[in-house]
Amino acid sequence: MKTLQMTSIDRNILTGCRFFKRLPLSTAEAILHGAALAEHEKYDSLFRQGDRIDDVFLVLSGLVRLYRVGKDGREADVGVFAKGELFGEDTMFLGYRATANAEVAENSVIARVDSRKLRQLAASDPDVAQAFIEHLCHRGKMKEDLLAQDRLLTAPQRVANYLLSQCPNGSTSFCFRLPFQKSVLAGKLGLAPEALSRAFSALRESGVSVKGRMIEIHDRHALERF
Amino acid sequence: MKTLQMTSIDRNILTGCRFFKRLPLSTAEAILHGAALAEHEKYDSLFRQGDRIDDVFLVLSGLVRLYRVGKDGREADVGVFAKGELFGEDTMFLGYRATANAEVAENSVIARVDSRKLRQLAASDPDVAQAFIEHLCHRGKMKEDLLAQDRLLTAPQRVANYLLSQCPNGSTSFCFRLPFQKSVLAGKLGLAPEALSRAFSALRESGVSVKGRMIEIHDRHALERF
DNA sequence: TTCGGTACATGACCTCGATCAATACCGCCG
DNA sequence: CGGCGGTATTGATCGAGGTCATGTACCGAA
Repeated sequence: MKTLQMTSIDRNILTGCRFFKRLPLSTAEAILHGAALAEHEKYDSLFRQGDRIDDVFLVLSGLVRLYRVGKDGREADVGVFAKGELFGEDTMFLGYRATANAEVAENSVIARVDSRKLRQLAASDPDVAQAFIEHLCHRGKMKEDLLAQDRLLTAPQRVANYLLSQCPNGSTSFCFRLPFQKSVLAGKLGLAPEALSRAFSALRESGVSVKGRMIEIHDRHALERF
Repeated sequence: MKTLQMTSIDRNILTGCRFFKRLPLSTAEAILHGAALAEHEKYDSLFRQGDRIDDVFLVLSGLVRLYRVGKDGREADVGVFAKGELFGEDTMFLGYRATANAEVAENSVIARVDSRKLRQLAASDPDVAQAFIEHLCHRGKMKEDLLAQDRLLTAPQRVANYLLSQCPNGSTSFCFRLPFQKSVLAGKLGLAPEALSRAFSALRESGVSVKGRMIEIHDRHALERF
């Protein structure tokens, strides 16, 4: 881990992301002022379940995995965060204790903002409060989606879903590159890596080709039917 | 469905529940003023996924089940709300569209508050905004718990967990009455009713007796080990 | 009391996905 | 080029839990 100076590029990434976009630029700057930047490498641990956390985290590049572990040692991802996303925000209203472990899933640059400061801002500036509320509602919906997906969908259906979520809407046939390792995708979808592999093979006959990280979808409607 | 007048008892239930408790009484009254009260019976539908919703819902008595349905028609619960709980609040920041179906799971009295009014209050009164944020964080944690439970725990473990969550802490042996039908509990835990039955039998040898809705736990430590 | 309906329990079966082990693939460095 | 380490695939096996069918206990109504 190495600390860095924040560049104007970093600022642009942050002020362009969903949470900040609805705030006046000056407010965003105020929040970001004093943020600490650090470089982390794969498998670094940012915090563990139960740790005291006094910061909110922002991903500038790379990927972070949030997960819990069962008594038997198995891990279950409860969130995966990429560039421009924010995590650790629940803890600032839950006694500043982490509800999960955070691990860097590929070399990343991560900013942290003092959560007390942010909380004070939310209390004094209605815009910030509003942005927070919308952010949390959005999060809530995503978690609901995840839960429903877990309870209703088979492995190939989850994968089909994910692929469709990456599809620029309108196009019936498209091609893209997975933004991370397949093992990470597997975790995100609540599957073992092997199950993900098999799901991809099952989708082959519905017009999905996989070569390394490159994915080609020939007929999005076939996927929707799945 | 039958509309009712709000009694002072109702007011007490509401102002005593978690969301309102951190607000000054006058603020709570302001929110509740103009709320519509109605009686619903089992299996009534309050709204369906995709419906436009202009209210936030409060359970005064009874039980409401929030669920999604898959293409195959199977249902998956994403939330179960009892007396004093609030639901439908995400939608007011998500284009006023419901993300799930709501069904009354046993005869209930339910209040609805105009969500625009509530939203305005949140924008103008920092206390309300704060209460909302805390509420949403709490919700977020609960959903995270659910997801992790789904991914890490077997059926008997989930049931053991639930029983422990009902246990007055400190006591090693206790007894209580299920607050709803077993089929509802099954849905809440993401299980088929049969699986819940089997889980209870499996727990019998760890000192859990079940007679109708009455549950007796003889040794909470045995459950924790499970 | 008997009837009928509803919740719940139990058994038999089968599907899905986890797990373990072996192999194939790919980038990397000598 | 060949060997190596991490990643992905494939096969075989197994167990958890869903589904369906049947049986039982319970409760209210007649």
